[in-house]
Order: sequence, then structure tokens, then C-alpha cells
Amino acid sequence: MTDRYDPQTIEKKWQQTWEETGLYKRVEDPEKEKWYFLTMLPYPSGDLHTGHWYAMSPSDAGARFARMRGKNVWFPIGFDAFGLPAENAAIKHNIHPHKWTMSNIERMRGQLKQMGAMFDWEHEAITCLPGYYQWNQWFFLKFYDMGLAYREEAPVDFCPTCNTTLAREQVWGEDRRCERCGTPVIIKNLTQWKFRITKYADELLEGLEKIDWPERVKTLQRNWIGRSEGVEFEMKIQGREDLSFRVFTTRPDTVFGMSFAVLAPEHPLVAQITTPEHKPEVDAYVTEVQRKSELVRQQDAGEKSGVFTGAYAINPANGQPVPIFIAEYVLMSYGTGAIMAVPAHDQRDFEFARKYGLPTPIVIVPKDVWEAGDADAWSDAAAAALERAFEGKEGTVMVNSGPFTGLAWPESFDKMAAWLEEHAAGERKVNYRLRDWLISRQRYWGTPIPMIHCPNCGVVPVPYEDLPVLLPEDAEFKPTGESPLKYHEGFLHVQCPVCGADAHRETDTMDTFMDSSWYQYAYISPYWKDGETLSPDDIPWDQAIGEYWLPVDQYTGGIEHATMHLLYTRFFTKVMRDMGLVDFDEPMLRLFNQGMILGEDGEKMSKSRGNVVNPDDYVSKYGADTVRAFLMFIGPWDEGGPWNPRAIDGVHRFLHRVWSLVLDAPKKRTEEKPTAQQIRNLRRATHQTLMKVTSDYENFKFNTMIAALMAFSNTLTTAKETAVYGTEAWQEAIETLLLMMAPAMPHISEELWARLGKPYSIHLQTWPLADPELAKEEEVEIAIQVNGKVRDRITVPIDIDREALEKLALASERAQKWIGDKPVRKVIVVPGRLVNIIAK
RNA sequence: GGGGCGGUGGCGGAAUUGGCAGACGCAGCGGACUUAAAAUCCGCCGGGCGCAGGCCCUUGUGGGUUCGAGUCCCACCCGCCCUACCA
Repeated sequence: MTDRYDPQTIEKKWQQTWEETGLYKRVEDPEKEKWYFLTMLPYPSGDLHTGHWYAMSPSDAGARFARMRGKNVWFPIGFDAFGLPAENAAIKHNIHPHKWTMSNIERMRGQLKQMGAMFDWEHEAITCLPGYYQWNQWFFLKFYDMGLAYREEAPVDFCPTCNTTLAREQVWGEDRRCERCGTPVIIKNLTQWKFRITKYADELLEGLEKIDWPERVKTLQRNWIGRSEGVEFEMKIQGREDLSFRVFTTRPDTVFGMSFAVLAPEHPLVAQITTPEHKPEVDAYVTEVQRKSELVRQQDAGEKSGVFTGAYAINPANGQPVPIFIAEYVLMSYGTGAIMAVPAHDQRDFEFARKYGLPTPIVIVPKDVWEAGDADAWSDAAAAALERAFEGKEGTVMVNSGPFTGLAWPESFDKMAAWLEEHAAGERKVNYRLRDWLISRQRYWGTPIPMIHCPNCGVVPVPYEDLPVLLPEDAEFKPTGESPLKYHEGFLHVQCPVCGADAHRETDTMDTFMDSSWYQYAYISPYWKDGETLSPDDIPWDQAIGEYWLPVDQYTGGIEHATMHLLYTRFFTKVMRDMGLVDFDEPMLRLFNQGMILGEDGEKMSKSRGNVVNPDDYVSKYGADTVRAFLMFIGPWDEGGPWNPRAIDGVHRFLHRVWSLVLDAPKKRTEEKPTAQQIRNLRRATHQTLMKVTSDYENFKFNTMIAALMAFSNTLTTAKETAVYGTEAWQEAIETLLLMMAPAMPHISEELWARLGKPYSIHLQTWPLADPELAKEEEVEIAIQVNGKVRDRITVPIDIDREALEKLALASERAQKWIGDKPVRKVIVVPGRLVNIIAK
């Protein structure tokens, strides 16, 4: 009897050895295929939680597998260290955000090391250090120089709890809550810094075709970008030759169905066109809408409201005047802030028309209705009887549309668009739902925006050579949550770099998504040029090393960043390409989204539910290998699933069994010699498992990979008590088992490898090659069906021909019993699977 | 309202993509070892009928295609996620 499996001892020992021997040291080896494997960097909240383990330990297995397959793998790590929790801790516990963050990192680094991952700690990056964030500022200035950073006053989302503005991507849910704290956001009119991400909207859309990302993420991004093609054209105001407004529509084919027009309440024309008798009503409505948006914005989406301005616009298609309304449902921020309303073919317009008694003329019908020639279907009576808008496009035909009547989609769109271009100052236009990225935050714990406000020169950028603009350490945190930068005299006062006048610094800091937008580049040379003078011609990392490793080959992380981080980093890379820093278009070639690990109750882990699982408890009880393997075994990695405190015992038992399988002598000694058949069977099991496990690792199907290893070790446990024990085939089986376990369970496999007297380290071994010939079965069991029901099973040689198989099947006594005297009409033979005899 | 994902034993989940449903594990039951328990090992383990050979039913529900459907098509029910006056 050897000693028992004791994970605590061996895990610690090997982690130390790996570190001492530099096993995961990054090397730029031009002979090997490089593989930049990246997992999303953690926020240093204080403790590594189960979600981190669930995201990172399978990633590590994937990275280790790639390495054993001969790739030169780099698997870096860092900390997303700016952000609000640090500042909240400062206010609450009177501890400086820097101190709080760094001690959390210290703690989490230790926990991460317990995971036994192949992280390259030599290139760790912490985003809150000046050596890191000076480059955020450098990028900001470059963006400013390129016209991609600008300042604008506009209504923006503001979280009253976090006391800061938010990007649109950070406002979540139908009730529009803050992504961080869940407080409903309010709208404020503020002057804020933005990045012109919309300039890249088309490219962000097209680039999705080129990358191997989950369809789900691509769809989310496509919808978020929200490209829509349409026509913008001019509407003249009746009796006011000097005034007009423009509308955007995706349905120019419905223009004859316009029965009114709507301006957003904030539309600049409202004041000018409103007639005196309607002014009180219009003013009241405008103030009401404004006030409403300053309060908590409720979802009063359903009920349409609006008021008549007293003015009329001319429908350019037919010269008819239509009343102009203002209504909340038309947004100033999309399109032109004005629409043509076609109630018969747009549900929102329809609801408005019914409420205010406006006509709903039908101008589009399905093709078959048109071909039936039943004009009653688009009569006034039919229009009056409509219950909802008909919004179909494909297979529709224009009716009641003057000379255009009878045109079918998509010709109807094209002809009307061309006509509007010619007669109504129209132009084909593409609109996007995507808005520019609001980057200003009214917080302390972030990268200072490197701008200066001068009474003479206006807004002036900090010169590159003056970077970084350091966050002052002696900040005073107010319980009101206001940024200490606003009151920090030393930080605030500065001389204008242009005219030398007394000026003051921008006190807003950057959105922390700025940090993670380029961290995969920062890892190459963390804190590059820290303490040196920067210039616009710099490259933010060691270019030679970057050329070797970039771009990221495999990225893993949660799907919650689909329209935030994952969109921003793609945008950043495209800008960096335009800056000449990189020569590719997409930052991450492959992406895998793991699912979410849930509490025992199947719900999201949360303190309030009390279902939080602390991984440290399990690591100290079972060891990291068990926790890793259990998380992989739980189910498909992209689906996540509930933690099961008892199922982990099963995985732990498996590791104990492997331990004893490899090290303990068989229970009974046999003197017999193994038969050739026994050897073949053993080798078959080995190579079959190897094929299965290899393809499972390749596809991140860790759950079935572990299952296959368990099945294999069960087979070996049985085989051990036979004469094959100790043979070459047995050695091959055991070694292959350990090699297959190595990426997922790195410690126990290393320990057993060493105890077998094999050279250090198992993680430097190449992945064994499966021999499909050895894996091949000699015999298969074939199901014999009569009329689709299994009635017998026979075992036949694998390479039996169809005729022979058919003959054997028909000869089956049990099958014959079911066939009886019914004539056999057909026999379907599926080699290696079944024979189906149809007798009726 | 729109979009996406999913529904398989008591539970987590398998199923070469149209070919023997339930791999692997958990829980449960029975047995061995033990004074006893834990640990470990062996056996059984979707439901129903039968002494048994065996038979029938079963992948949310209903229909369809097919020799054959968990898998494909249509309709519906349920759950989760995202999104929402985007013209």
C-alpha cells in the first residue's frame, strides 16, 4: 500500500516547482506556432469567487492542451483595477482606493496561484497604475487628434447612486437600470466626452463575418449596432415657404399612406411652426415630457400621447397637406427627430392614429390580394376597419399610390426612393441605433481625462510629453459621493499649455472600459515606458514582441460583455490599425463564452440569496484538481449550471481511484500470460479514449472529456486484475491516461508522472497520437429491427458486407418470429448500426 | 411587442448529427468488509405488465415527413436570457 492521495501537499509542491523552473515563461519561438490564449481579466473585488474558477480553470485546460499539442502558448493575466467599488470602500471604510485595490490584488493573486493555472505572472498588468493608465491618456489624445474624441452637450444617462454618467451600453433592462448598482438611471443634460464609435459602425458590422465568434454574440452586436437602410427626404410646411424639416423612413414605398407627421417634442422647429391657438397646449406638453425625463423614466411605452401643432406639412408624393403633431414616441436622438406617419403600415403610428381619430389609408397589400384584384381590400371602409398595422415587406404590392400603384417589393422601395431623391431633396441613408461611446465619468478612481480648460484658449489637450496626468493620492472622499478631484486644489490648477494663463484641469475620469479595450496589447509589455517621456509617435508596447504574439488567437469570457467590452475592444483595434499600430482588423480571432455557474438552488449566486459557494472551502477540502475537474464535469461549459456539493465527491473519488490505479499493486496476482486478444482490447480502449478526449479538448467539451476519462479508468481498474497488468500495453494505457488528465488536472498528473519515474514535466510532453487502426472495433453489435422495432441483436465482424449482414438478419429466429408469414418488402442495412426489415 | 436559447430518469447531463435513448456522475436500493459506523469494493437502478422467455409505453403537447425522429418541418404550451416607441 502506498500513501494516499493528498492534494494539499502535492499541489503546493508542484506550484512551487513550476514557478521555480519557469515552466510557463513566455518565449518568442519563431519555430513554433504561437497561440495567444486570453481569458477576461478579473476585477479585484477582494476574493476569487466560483465564477472566476468557472471561467478560468477550463480556459487553463484549453491553454495547456494547446501547449501539449505543440503550440507556443501564452496565457497572461492581470487585474481590471479601476472602478467604483474601490471608491465606495474609501467612502465607507475610510481606506484609500489604491490601498484597497492593491491589497485585494495581493489576496486574489494568491488564490489564483492555488488554481494551478499556467498564467504568465511576469507580464501581469494592473490597470490602475500610472504606467498603465498613462497609455489610456495617450490613446485619448491620439483619438482627440484624429477627431474621434469630442465634447458635446446632450441628454445623457446618469446614475444617482454611482453619481456619474454612464454609456448607453451600461444602462440595462426595460426599466433602464445602472449596470453596476441596479439603480434606475435618470436623464441629465451634460457636456461630456465621447468617442466616435459610430464612425466605425459599418466596419464593426462587416468585421463580424471574419471572426470565429459565437453566433449569439454576433447577433447581439448586430442588433446593438442596428443598421437600417432607408431614405431621408424633405417635408415642406404649408404656407411657410421658408420652413421645412426632414424625415427618415425605411419604408418609402408607404409614403402615399402618410396621414400625419410627427416631430420630437425637442425638435427645433416646434416653436416656429406652432400656431398661436395651439401654443399653450404644445408648451405644456413639451414641459411635461421634459420634466418626465428628468424624473425616473418610467416605461410608459404602451400608451401613445401627443398634441397637434396647428401646422400642416406637404406630402411630397401627392401634394396633400397632413397635420403635424409632436409626440413623445418620436425621439430626437434617432434619425432626424421627425417622421412621416403611415398608420396603416406602422403599428406605433397606427396606435396614435386610432387614439386621435386620424385616417389610416391602406397603401400596401399582400401580393395575392393585389392579384385577386379585390379593390374592396384597400378601400376606405377596409382602412377604417383595420385592427392593426400591416407591416409586411416581402411579397407586397403598392396600392392607392397614384402612378406607383402595382409596384412590388423591393422594386417599390427603389422606385419610390429614386423619386424622392429627385423631387423631395431625398437621399438614401443608413441610420444606426449605435450611439457614440460616452466616456466621461464623474468619479475619482479612474484615468484622468488629459484635458485643460483655459479661459482664453478653451479646451486644450495636455501635451503628450506632460503625461501622465497623475491621480492625486491625497484625495478626500466625501460621503456625498462627489468626485474629490473637483475640490483638489493641487490637481485642479494648472497653467494653459498654449497661453500660460491660469487654467483648470478636466475633473472627469474615463470609463473603466477604456482600460479593458486594449489590455491584451498592454500585456505584451506592461507599464511600457513607465517614467519616460511620451510622444505622439510612440507605440504602447514592445513592437517586436507584439508582432510575434498579436492578435489574440483564443479569447474566453462571459457573454455579459457582448455589447460593451467586446464591442469597445473591436472599435479600439480598428482605430489602432488606422493609427498604424497594428496591421489587422480584429483583436480576437476566436471567442468562447462560458455559461454561468449557479448556486445549489439553480439561481444566480448572490449574498442576499445566501447561495454563494466559496471555492476556497472546497479547494482546502478536496484540492484544486478536484474543483477544476468538477467544474468541467458539471455540464457543457457554455451552458453553465448549478453547483452540486455532492457531485463533487464523485469527481474526487475518481481522482482517488486513479491514484490507486497507478500506484497500488493488483489485489490478486495472476501467473497467466495475457492473450493477444486481451492486449488488443486494452490498446483499443486506450486509443478510442484518446481520440474522444482529443476532440473534446479541441472543442472545449470538457464534460464529456472527463466522462471519457472516468470510463477509461473504470476499464483499467477491471483490466488491472487480469494478465495485462504490467505489460507494455498497460504502461501505454497508464501513461496515456495521465497525459490526457494533465491539462485539466495538472497537479495529480504531474505527481503520478513523477512517481512513474518519467522526466519532468508532464506539461512539457507532447500530446500522444491516437492510432485509428488500434481504435477500430473488430466486432460490432447490430440491432435487428422488424418494422422499426428492435427484435434481436447480433454480433458481427466490423467489416462484414451488406449482403452477408442482411442474410444474417433475415436468418434471425426472433426476427423471423415477428416477420411471420408477412412478405418482406424491403430491408434497410446500415453497416455498423442496424438492419431494418420491413414486412407487411 | 421583437430577437435568441432551451424543455431527455429522482437530479446534473450523454446520444457518431436521421439509426439500439438514458454514456459518465450524483442520489437511492441490495450485498461484502467491520463489534459498529465512515471509507472502500461488488450488484441493481426510466415507467408499467409478467413466475419467466418477453411485451407495451417513454425525450414538454399535438400533428407531419421518413423504413426509422430526442434530432428535420408545422402549430401550441412552459422556462430562461437579451432587447424595446430606432421610424
